[in-house]
Amino acid sequence: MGNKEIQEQRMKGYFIQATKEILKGEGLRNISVRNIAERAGYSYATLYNYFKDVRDLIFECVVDFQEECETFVLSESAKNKPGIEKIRAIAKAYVKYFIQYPGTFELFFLEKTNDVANKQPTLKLISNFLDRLSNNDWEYCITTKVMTAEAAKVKKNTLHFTLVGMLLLYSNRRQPETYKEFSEEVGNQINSILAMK
Amino acid sequence: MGNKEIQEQRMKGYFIQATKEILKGEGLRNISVRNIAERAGYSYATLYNYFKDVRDLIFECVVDFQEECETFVLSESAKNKPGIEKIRAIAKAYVKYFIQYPGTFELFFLEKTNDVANKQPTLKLISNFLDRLSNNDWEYCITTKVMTAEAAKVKKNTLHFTLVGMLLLYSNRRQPETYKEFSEEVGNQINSILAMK
DNA sequence: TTCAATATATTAACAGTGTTAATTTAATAA
DNA sequence: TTATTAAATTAACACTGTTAATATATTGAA
Repeated sequence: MGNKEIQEQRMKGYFIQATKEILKGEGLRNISVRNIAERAGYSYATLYNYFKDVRDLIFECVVDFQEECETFVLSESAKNKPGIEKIRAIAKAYVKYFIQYPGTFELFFLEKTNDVANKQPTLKLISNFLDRLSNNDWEYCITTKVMTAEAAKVKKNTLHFTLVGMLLLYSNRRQPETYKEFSEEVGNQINSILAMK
Repeated sequence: MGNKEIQEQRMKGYFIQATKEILKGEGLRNISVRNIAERAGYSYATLYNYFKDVRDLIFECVVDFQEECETFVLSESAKNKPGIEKIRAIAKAYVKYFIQYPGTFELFFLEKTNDVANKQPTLKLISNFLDRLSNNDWEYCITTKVMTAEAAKVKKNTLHFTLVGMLLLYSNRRQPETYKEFSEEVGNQINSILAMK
């Protein structure tokens, strides 16, 4: 990587860092090109020398947040037994991360993409994220005959869709009204999905 | 209702009608105060004589769309036997409606609310909508001993969260990529949730 | 009917948004 | 040191939602 590439990556990094800070703090609503640039220490137009548009920049944060989330999930589920128990812990930690940083949930699931074709790899990354986190333990369940491969496949999807649906309804529609209720319902849903015949 | 109230309701109706048309057509992205007002045949500032802000106006469309959706769901599930079979048909029609009019999905689940307190009744309306549509048949399942009241409660929620999650991932994240795949997965999920022990 | 008071609708303006073109500043090569 | 290229900045455009000031109807009283 030549000097030019190094410098370019550094510049991109400044903007990405600023964007991440705003997303974690104020969230997606209060983000703006001028906002990001000010925090990065550059003029707003400079941003366009390094990113096609602001959505491009915003979506480049996905990878970083996924790494952070993965670290969190791994540490939260480390002491759990492989299989069902670990899947349960992973699912809970997954939800916990997005609740802790609502801006990341908005980024992962709510932020609109102008040209979906260009962002397809990132969208796939998002969709497969929970799979990636829990795949080992689903495989474990299959090999230990706790469930069939078919059952695992369906349950894995049900779990994913349910968690995303709950997160959406809670963070965007205040349903249920309190975090306590939400947290309990998350537990109930995880349990009953994993207990599915 | 005096003349003044009648006239005021008529004016509100013009703006609501225009908003509904845009939501159904171009969707939430391309909606704007000037856009709505032009279609309603008034200046953009006139809108503020009848609505606190544009979000207020937009959320007033929820009730109308729910009625439309309810009519659609009832007709699509009319010839199904009460209980499990009807719940299945209701769930499929519910999804079908939001797929047919993506703008309504955005309105129901994605549109942000500035002051959540003021919109709480509408948010409740949205969250309880599928419940309202299917409650009779869940009750039927309980009285005919197909499942316990406890099981029904959990399944009802699982179904709701799963459908909302799938709709979100498909319409906002193109996951899965084709409608065919999506539609099949919806069927699979409904079946396996209803078959849960 | 005519005039004043009120209600309603419109235009102008403000502060914000993303983005691009023109311009200035900095870095590089001769 | 100067000419050329690269990078960063300012100015501008076309939007957005919202409010204040203005113009236009509508109403009530003389």
